[in-house]
Amino acid sequence: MKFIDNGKVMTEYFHLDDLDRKILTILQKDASLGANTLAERVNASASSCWRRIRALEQAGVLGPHVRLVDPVALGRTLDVFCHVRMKSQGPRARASFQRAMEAEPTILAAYSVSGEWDYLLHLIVEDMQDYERILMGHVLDHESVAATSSNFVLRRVKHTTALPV
Amino acid sequence: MKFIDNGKVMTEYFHLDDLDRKILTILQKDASLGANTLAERVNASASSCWRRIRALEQAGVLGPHVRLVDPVALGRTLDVFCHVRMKSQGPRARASFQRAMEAEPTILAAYSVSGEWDYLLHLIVEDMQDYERILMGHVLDHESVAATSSNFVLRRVKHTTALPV
DNA sequence: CCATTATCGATGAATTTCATTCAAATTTAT
DNA sequence: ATAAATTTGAATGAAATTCATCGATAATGG
Repeated sequence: MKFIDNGKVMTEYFHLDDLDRKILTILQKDASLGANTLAERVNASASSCWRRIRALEQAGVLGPHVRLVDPVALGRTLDVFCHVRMKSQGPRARASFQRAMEAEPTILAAYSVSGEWDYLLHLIVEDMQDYERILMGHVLDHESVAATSSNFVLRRVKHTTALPV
Repeated sequence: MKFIDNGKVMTEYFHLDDLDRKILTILQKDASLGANTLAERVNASASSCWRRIRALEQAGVLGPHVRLVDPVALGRTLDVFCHVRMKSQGPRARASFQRAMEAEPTILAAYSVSGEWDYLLHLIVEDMQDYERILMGHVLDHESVAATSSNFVLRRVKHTTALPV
């Protein structure tokens, strides 16, 4: 939703009321609840909940339905953040690097960041040997990468997919 | 699943076969599919899929059902990584700091990390003013925090909750 | 090799969920 | 304050989900 005011593009975000917030708070933690259970938790009728959910989906606020997998149960016990500095920052180098990030499934997230490094990567790998393989084979090997610096997660203090609403 | 071998605790992870992997791959991206749709996508019967899902849940591999919310649709457009160094690393200081992280909902993740900083925080906030408020009020204000360094996300190159299986 | 065990796909019944309708209540605008 | 517009919640039927059961099939091991 956008409108122009004084030559500046203003963006008007979806207006959430109390019920929307309650619904989003719950669904971000547990989306297995049906409209009925949800309804009694938020003190509203099932049909109201259902309508709100649909409106939030159509507005693009409420996104995909996913299931989270426990990495530890699969033996992926090493959580790493890897800072990357590029040799060059031209559009071709960036695009090629970003494609390489996209292609490696152990790289869960990749951000272009401000500061002394160009990218920050988040990986969850099996062990150090696995990490070495990926770092050497998919990151350091890339033609535009100048240097990296890895920080290993000692403990996950907090980890949530739920945004404040 | 654990057993002892030569005095060392060995952990045996849940064995995933091809069907399990296909199911996990799909459900990590789209958990709204019913057992029937899922079944035809993985070339198995609905009852097989259903049984596999239940086994994966009981083994703790397949975790919660969540819905993702789009931060941009809510006006939360600033993504920040914040490195934190502590004055002291005693158990009381750590516990108190970790409780403070837990309590602030814009802090989506907090990791204790190796390297020159003690913690790495990931926040999604509305704007710089919002970030300043949280950084000053909830991080720098904490008695055990010595220093912080913030890196702002210029672009989310990749961002997924799906682990490789 | 054959016996044992585990897994498969199909079926079906009890239960839930989904998506709509409609009258009542609430909000908004004039 | 009143009329118009929107939102609400109970009810409803169709569709989907959950879960047990039953032969058939495939894998395992001695």
